[in-house]
Amino acid sequence: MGTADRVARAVTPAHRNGRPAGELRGRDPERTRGRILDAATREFARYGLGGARVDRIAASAGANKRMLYYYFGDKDALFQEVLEHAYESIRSAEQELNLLDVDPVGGMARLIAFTWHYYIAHPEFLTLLNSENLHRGRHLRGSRRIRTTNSPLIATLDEILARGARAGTFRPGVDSLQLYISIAGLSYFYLSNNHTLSAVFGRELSGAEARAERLAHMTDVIIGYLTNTGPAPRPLRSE
Amino acid sequence: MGTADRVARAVTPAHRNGRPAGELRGRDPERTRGRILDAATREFARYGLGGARVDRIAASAGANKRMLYYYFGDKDALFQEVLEHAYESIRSAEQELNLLDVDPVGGMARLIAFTWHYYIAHPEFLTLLNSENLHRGRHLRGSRRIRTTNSPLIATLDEILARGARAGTFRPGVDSLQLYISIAGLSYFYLSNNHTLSAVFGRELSGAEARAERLAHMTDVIIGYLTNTGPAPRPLRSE
DNA sequence: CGAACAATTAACCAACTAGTTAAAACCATG
DNA sequence: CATGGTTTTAACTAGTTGGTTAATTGTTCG
Repeated sequence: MGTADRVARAVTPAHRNGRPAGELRGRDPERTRGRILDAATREFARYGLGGARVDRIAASAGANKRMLYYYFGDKDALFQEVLEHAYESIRSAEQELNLLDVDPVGGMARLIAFTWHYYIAHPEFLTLLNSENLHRGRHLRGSRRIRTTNSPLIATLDEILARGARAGTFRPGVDSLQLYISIAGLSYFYLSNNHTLSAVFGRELSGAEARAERLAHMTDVIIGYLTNTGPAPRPLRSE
Repeated sequence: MGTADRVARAVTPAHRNGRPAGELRGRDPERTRGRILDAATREFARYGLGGARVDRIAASAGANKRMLYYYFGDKDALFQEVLEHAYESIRSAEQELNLLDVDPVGGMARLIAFTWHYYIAHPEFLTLLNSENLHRGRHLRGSRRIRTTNSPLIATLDEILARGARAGTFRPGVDSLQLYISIAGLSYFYLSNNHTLSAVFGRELSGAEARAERLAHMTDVIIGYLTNTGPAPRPLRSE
């Protein structure tokens, strides 16, 4: 494979002006590039980075394989762009949550439900992250696009926690990043490991009813934890 | 690849009696098989099913590649055995937890800590499960060894929850499987997605201190949820 | 129009991959 | 020590893989 050039050539042709809207005959580099990125997303999500095949991506995109290298450099660089794009999508969706418009409990419930439904609507996000972690974050570490997309969600979460604590409904001293990881993990694990879980425990987990139950449970866990303002039942943090 | 024969030949040679303990020169089918299984576990855990290379497994096991096919059939069957073995290992470790020897809160904390430390000590378990889920549980579904290994942990968890509810320390009506998935998910997501999380949020998550923090947080979440016996703060299960 | 450049194509390739063949080495037993 | 099954080896193969070459087609603009 090799890290290779990673040229990518910053293609955003200046001639995007005078193109007739309906007329999509002939060449259209932007569309070609987009179709390859979409096809690559599907392929990487389904087979992982190691199992993905560039020939299949090209065929699925309806493009010549050479175009993949022309626009993206190599397989790894293509995967990196797919990843970056996936992150930008979820960040963009998070923007529209407006969690501070409602009370702390409501905001928290909304965040949980959003995370849950986003993962369901974008299963590729889960498997792409799994692939990237299998490769030890190699592609993300070399990406500046990711660092700049740094989630403002943590700051919002901080504010919700502060408001809730001030009002006395939430316990104080909660680490917002830990909480975010917990909220994400509750959804992520259930959905990402759906197959092994239902195989091992012999219970249907992907039906609408099971999913509604799961969302209710996760919400109970997080809200129940946050609103438990009494003293810890016992400090056995040993073991 | 193909599902192929899956012969495997049930090898447990009858001549394991008169072998001199120190003398391990020459042939030893049981050891060869074991070394291949170990090497395969490492390889699959590191590269995933798609990225794993049978030549590398054979080399790492110090065995001829042919032996891999001789003992296991093909790559998929080998992966299946690796998976089954991984499950049996964790089930076996769970057996020794004796969660019913302590009070409900202590038992719950012990389960959380066990899960956490087991995942840390056996990172291959996480990545193997990820691989299997990427392949939609294909290997587990065709395994009878897994179904018979069905975890008695859920039953134990049920008992702990019942005791806690009876004593008034735990809230009633908690689904033990949901809770187990939550406990596992809180650890799993943090550890499995360690690389992407720390890349995105720019925070060290794999150091000893960070890990201690995480365990404390997860314990707080679960115990805090269970011991919150008051009424739900608001029934906004809509959205 | 026609030169310069961008986008696209078909054919190609060397390395690699899972899996196989067939023979050889080993080992317990009679 | 011969026999017959088990374990191991080296060499091989057919198909696949990521990536490349070099020529061609379309597009822009002077």
